[in-house]
Amino acid sequence: MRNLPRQTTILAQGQQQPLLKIGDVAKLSGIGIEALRFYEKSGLLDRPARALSGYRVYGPEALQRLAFIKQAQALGFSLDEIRRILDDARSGRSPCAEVREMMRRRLAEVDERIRELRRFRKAMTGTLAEWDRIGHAPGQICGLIEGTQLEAGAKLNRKRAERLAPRATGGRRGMKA
Amino acid sequence: MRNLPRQTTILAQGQQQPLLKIGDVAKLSGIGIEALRFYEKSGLLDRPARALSGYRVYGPEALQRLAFIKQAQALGFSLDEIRRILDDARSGRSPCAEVREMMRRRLAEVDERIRELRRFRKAMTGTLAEWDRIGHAPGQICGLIEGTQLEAGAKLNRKRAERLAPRATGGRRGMKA
DNA sequence: CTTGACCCTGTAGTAGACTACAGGGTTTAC
DNA sequence: GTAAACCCTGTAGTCTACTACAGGGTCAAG
Repeated sequence: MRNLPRQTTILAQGQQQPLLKIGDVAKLSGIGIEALRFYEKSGLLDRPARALSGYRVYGPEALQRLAFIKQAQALGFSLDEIRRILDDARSGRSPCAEVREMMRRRLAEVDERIRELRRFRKAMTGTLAEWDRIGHAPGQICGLIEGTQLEAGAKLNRKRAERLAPRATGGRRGMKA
Repeated sequence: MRNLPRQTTILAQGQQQPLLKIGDVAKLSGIGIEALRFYEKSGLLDRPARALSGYRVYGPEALQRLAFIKQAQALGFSLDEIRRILDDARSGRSPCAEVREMMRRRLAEVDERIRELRRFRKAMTGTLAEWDRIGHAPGQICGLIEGTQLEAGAKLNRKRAERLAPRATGGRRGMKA
């Protein structure tokens, strides 16, 4: 990836672990400094040791933790769920059973979501075909929309979709993955 | 539906249109008073006439407009897109071509989203099966998650999912549709 | 005439996962 | 020795589509 930084003034000397500053962790994990601090505040990341300067000093286990978080996120877990899993693990309980259960629920939700999108898709293609037939209808605003009759169940159900398509969150400024 | 209210102090008399107060519009359209004011602020609804009391006074065209908005929403358009459509219509241009184009894009997105969810589903079922095989692996936090290798493309793509699964928005207090 | 239903404006809060910025201090490379 | 690059805290903003509330005024019925 990139050579690790020279150590700076350290809190506890003697160990030979690679000690990382937040920017290093960001680069190595691909997560972004602000997000790391945010994770810490949210209880996803243990609060790290501090150098004399006040700088956060991370050991390699932080990278492991972050990998866990990213993996779990990719599996569809929310940060909140991940925090619960980590809390469980921290307090000795094995979260595995619960995780498995979450996963099953998540799967059912994905199935439902796919079904929903298929219904919606059908309504859309139907609508497009109809539009091609009627051409330019004499509606007030847009005859296309006004003249279209939705079949039952065509609406997207916005209530249950949350988890399965999280919002995009702006900033796409570089951040090597 | 329901008998319309007696008129109150009116701004312009003489017409025989049914003049509605915001609560009436809410009941008739099923949209909710606060949402109506929000639509007005957002430029989706023309700002209505006012009674001497300062109350909003709507004509029946407001209901038509709201029906349009609901219909367009059900077709998957965002309020922002709807506003653009309405602006087009207001300035004389027929938005139909553009609407048709939006619809096609939307359809392509839905297709992509379905594909994505199918991939994700596959990764999940694979993961669950794997978990059943390995039982309780000796991972640090949760062997299930840590030991799981995602296949390429298993991740949910959050960037493009926006439109297709808008967030739920709290309040589910009654509001007859 | 009072009570309660309705309406007004304006601001803040919601969810989720962050990002951005202000206003500082620290470290490092030249 | 100094400037750039990094780090700190804390707060606010992003996005969508609203909802909730405070602190008022207005109106209809009894």
